[in-house]
Amino acid sequence: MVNSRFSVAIHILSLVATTKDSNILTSDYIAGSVNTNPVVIRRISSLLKKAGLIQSSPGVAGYSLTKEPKDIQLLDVYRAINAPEELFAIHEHPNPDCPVGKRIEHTLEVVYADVQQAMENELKKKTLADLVEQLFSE
Amino acid sequence: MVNSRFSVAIHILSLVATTKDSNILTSDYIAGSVNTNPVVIRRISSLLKKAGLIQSSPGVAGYSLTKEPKDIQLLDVYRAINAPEELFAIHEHPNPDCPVGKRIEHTLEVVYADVQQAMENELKKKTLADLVEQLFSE
DNA sequence: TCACCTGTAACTATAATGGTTACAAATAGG
DNA sequence: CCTATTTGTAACCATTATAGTTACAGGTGA
Repeated sequence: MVNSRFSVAIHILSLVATTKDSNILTSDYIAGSVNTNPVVIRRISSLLKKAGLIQSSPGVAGYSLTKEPKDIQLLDVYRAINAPEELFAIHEHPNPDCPVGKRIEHTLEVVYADVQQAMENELKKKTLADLVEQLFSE
Repeated sequence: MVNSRFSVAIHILSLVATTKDSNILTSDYIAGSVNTNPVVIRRISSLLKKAGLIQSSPGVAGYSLTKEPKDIQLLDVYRAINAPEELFAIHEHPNPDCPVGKRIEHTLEVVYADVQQAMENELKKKTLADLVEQLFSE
């Protein structure tokens, strides 16, 4: 299972996208909404900042978006949090003297690439704007 | 990242599908190809058996398929190993007094359902027969 | 009878995860 | 110019998942 950091990242971005007064969005405030420790928020915000999705300055309260919500795909968020990690793990060092063992790694890589691509295509279709809309339409 | 049990399960099934003499396929032999401990193989085989994909009997060496490789979708294998687990974790107990916190869980569930569906559709397209063919065509 | 096998429980080492404390450095406001 | 507040990180801890391992009950067939 993919860890909950991705979910927290989306939560943070949703708050930033829907809060006009950006300087009330301290890590403490956000932590109150997510229900976790402020450091967890700052840690994840740091990843979002490195990926160019949000802005912030030490000593200055709050975070703000660098792009329009419609220009932030969930895949951008996923990549910001999960770097270039593979979705499926492959067991290491299968037996090279076995016909199956010799080629299973490569075969699985090829198969998993397709599956991961399908997942990422879906994440590409959804933007932060879509998500925020959904958030307030139910 | 999804654990490597799924990969090992596919490795096991590939061996079973491509080995005529099923009684040489002891957990010890399979462990030699996967490069792990026989108990790990028996543990995963037990899940495949519960899912109705393979057959075996205590005291009798070997495992065999219960269906044709073309009738085993990788999604069947995925489900056998990962039960009904969700692909993405959602942080627990967001603040119900916050407009975002109140609805984020449900919104994420809906979004993730689409993404997981996309992934599972891809796993549905691929059969053990496809995989075995790919295994020996490169 | 006996060597060999599956099935499973139980324990262990390792790693990932999320929470926490602590603190440096920057800032804004009085 | 101070001071309270904030971001950004390092460091540490508890919990959990994972994979490996030992051990053994119970079945099987030669």
